[in-house]
Amino acid sequence: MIFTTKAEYGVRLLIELGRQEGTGPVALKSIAEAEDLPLAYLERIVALLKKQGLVEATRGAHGGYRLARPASEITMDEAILALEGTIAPMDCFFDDAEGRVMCSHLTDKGEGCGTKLLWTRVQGAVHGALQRTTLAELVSFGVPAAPALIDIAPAREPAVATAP
Amino acid sequence: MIFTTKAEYGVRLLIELGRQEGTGPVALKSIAEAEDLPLAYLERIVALLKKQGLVEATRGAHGGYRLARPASEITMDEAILALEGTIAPMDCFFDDAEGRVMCSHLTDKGEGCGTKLLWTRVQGAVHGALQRTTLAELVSFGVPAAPALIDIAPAREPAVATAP
DNA sequence: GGTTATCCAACCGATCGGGTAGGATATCTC
DNA sequence: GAGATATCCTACCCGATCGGTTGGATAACC
Repeated sequence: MIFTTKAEYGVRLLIELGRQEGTGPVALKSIAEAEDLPLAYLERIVALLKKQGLVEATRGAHGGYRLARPASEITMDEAILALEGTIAPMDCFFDDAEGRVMCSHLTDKGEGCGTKLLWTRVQGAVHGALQRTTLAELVSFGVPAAPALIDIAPAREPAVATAP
Repeated sequence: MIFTTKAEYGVRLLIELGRQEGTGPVALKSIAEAEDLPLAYLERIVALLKKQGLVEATRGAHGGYRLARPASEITMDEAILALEGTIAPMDCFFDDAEGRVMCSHLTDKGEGCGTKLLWTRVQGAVHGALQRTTLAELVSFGVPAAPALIDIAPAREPAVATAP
């Protein structure tokens, strides 16, 4: 598994906030109930998003959380980074927050490890997929449709189940 | 971290076997020493590759392992699958070994989880990156160059650092 | 002042990653 | 046949992390 439930719950939370954009702050409790997630755990997760500046909080009665920016300006790249920390395919990787990457044991014996090429490609692919997906997209995706079989397509046609 | 050391060691092992393609079987011990990896652990890792049919073994003195197919016909897709098991971004995912994917709790309340779109894209990206990389590529990559800063580019130009 | 909410720290069980230990089996060489 | 050399195979171990829970402090509204 690539991501933990932190990412899953955190993104679900963001989607819920995005869905209620414009209305006042949304209490965690209501989200926890709506999505059937443990409240106490959600508290710790939303703290990660807040630290990263993706959501803002209002304390006290009638308080809650709201998106710090419009959903269309929040990329999953940022969200996952906040939730999971750096997304490196291997622990020897520092990511440059860009396509570029560094490997700690690169000069093991003068020769760079051949695996580096592989991990770099994978990381680039993941990074790209996350960067190309905005919260707004996910929010608008939360409609019935007839799923069970879905398609990737980041910028293609809606594409209803392509199953034969 | 996406992958564990199983993938790292396993791929390193495959690269080493690929490098010595044509010669007789290579003993694990020599690989363990060359790559500085724990032999006992490598044994368990190579067993995964053998079960998947990627390598073949010869037992007894002067025995060892060799690739079951030419390096150019082994994709990292298969290798990682053998080493890490299915590569799903989330535990609710069955992968179809294709772009298509199923989510176990898809009809939570009639609406598919919005996160599904995201995880599907990520999985597709990883899958694609792995599928596009062959062992032969990695083998031929194991040369000096002047790394520390490398680029993704599966089929683009060399592209030196594009930083402003 | 009570209720509602965000904050914050400590704790906890279970799983898993990353090994090790020890031996059984097969094959080559002498 | 006796070693030596390898692959095989099972069982154990330990530390870290995941996925929470408990309990409370603080802040804002009524």
